Parts: sequence; structure tokens; C-alpha cells
Amino acid sequence: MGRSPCCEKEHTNKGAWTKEEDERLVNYIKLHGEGCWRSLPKAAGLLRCGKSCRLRWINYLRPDLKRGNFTEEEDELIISLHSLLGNKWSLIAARLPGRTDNEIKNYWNTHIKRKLYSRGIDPQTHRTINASSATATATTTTVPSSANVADPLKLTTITNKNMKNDSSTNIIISNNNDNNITNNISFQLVKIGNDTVHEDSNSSSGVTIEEASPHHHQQLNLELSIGLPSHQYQNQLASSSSVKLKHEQQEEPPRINLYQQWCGNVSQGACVCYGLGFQTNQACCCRAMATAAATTVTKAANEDDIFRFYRPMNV
DNA sequence: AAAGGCACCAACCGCACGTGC
DNA sequence: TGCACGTGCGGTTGGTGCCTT
Repeated sequence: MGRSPCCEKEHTNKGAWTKEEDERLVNYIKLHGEGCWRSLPKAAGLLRCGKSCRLRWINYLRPDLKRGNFTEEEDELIISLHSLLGNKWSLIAARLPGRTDNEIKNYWNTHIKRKLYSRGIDPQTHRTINASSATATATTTTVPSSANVADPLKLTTITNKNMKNDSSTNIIISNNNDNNITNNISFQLVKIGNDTVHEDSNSSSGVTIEEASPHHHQQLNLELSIGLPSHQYQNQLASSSSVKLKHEQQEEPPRINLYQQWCGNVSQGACVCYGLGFQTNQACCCRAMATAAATTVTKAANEDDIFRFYRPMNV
């Protein structure tokens, strides 16, 4: 026996929602709250599928939705987040309060793609359209984990002593003490135009990361991929790797363990929302978030766990 | 004024994942 | 351990309105 359908299709309305249906749904949720979408339609007197109700509420009726056009700042934030996360619309939406994943997805497909094409950037790879051949000559630089690595969502520029005039440089953050621990966090920098690669004499690591100006942002096309650390070296990672944002060195924000940051609680599974900087369940209601947040408080006391926790932008 | 093309976006669909039994 | 269920996600579709011819 296969899975039962989410609703009896022959007895449900489809297509655009009427004002009356909206009112019924809103009134019901005001009284009983969200959840149990399967039984909601019947309880609310709606001839709709539960999924349809959920979607209508999340994408259109929710009171905290921001209506209206996207601002230039939101545009740029979406582009940055997409370059980091790909088509993870829900994660991107979590960074833009009042916007829904569906809205952002539509906006991406209708506006931003075109905008990027007009800039000569491939919206999928975030590389210049004629740079694809250049990546074939990319070089790879392995950087010790004592290098400064920022919250990837704030990261816009990496300067690297070893970055030559190649069109592309891969940087793999690894652990000095154990060469087996590689490919933990990897970046690929693609150099575009004549932007100068700065050398940071204060950095013993050879790599610094700093918050860049919009000018830099346009000059460097950053592609970042991040893999979750394996169970094998999660403890090593917590104790030996440290990352720091240059521009925030004077002001010490709360610190967390990187593995916790990205994975929440191991036994609970990964909560990437938490890793993206949400300290509460404002963007995610999973239990991993709460657990990770609770764990962070105790973990933060350990100065070896020098992984910073940054507040999300615009939140 | 009518027809066709296009852009936009709400809504749908199938799938994946987590949870409880 | 396996199954059913509930939920969420990302890709796709279809309706609507605007613009051009």
C-alpha cells in the first residue's frame, strides 16, 4: 500500500484563493495557531488541501510579511547569499525578514538573473560568463586553519599572500596539526579585472578576510563551498581550529564552536539556520537550533573554541 | 481595438526528511 | 526496523495583466 494522498483531490478547490477562503484561514489560525495542516482545512471549513493552506498562509497571509518591491540592499544580499548557498531559497529567505522563499525564488528568476546577465555574470556559477575557461588554470592553495576565516555570509573578500595573478585560486582551510583534516572548508576565489590582491603583513597565516567595500565585491567573484566536518574529526576541529574576522578583532562578540555553529547538535542533525547566525528560532523552528543555542552558552566559556558567532545582517 | 508575446507571481506537484508508532 | 504520516523544500505550471504590433 502506498502513501495516502495528502487530501481528497476530488473534493478540494484548486487555483486562486477567494477572499472568503483567506478570511476563514486567517481566523482559524488566529484562534488555533499554525500546525496540523492536514486537519486544518476540515476544521476551518475549507475545501482545500492542507498543503495549499500552509502555502497560502506562509507566502501570502502571514502578518509579518513585508510587501512591496525589493530594495537594492535586498538584491545584493540575495545575490551574495545565492553565491554561497545556491538555490536554497528557504535559507536565503531566513536572512531576509518578511520575505518568503517563494517570493525570493520568483524574484530571482524574473529579476536578478537578468540583472546578473547584464553584469556579465552567470547567475548559477556567479562567475563572469567568459571566465569559465579561466578556471581551468586555477591554482590551489592550502591555508592553515590558524588563518582568519569569517562568517561566510559576511565574507566578501579574501586576500591571500599566495594568490598570484591566476584567474582563479582555490583556498582550502585545513588543520596544521593533522593533514588528514582537509577539505573542511574550501573557497574558490576568482580574480576578475585588475583588482589588486593585497598583502597583509600582520597576518602570519598568509590569509586574511575582511569586510570589503562594494567596489571589492564587484571585483571579486567568490564561490564558496562548505562541507560539514565528519564525526571523525569534529573534536579535533573544535579544539585546534580557530577563525577570526579581521574587522571585528577589537570588539569581541560571543564565540561558539564551529561544529556547533554549522551542525547545531550532532545528535539532532544539522541546523544550517543556526549556522547562518540565527540565535533564536526566528528563522527555524527545529530543535537543533534550541539545542545548539543552549550548548553554545556553555561551550563559549572554552577559549579554545574560538569560533565566532555573528548576528545575521539586517536582522 | 484586437491579437500575440512576454513578464510576473501565486499556486501546485513531487520528493525528501524527520518523527512517532 | 519498517511503515505511515506530517511537514518543508525546490522546481514547475498556469492564470493574469501589461506591452507591442
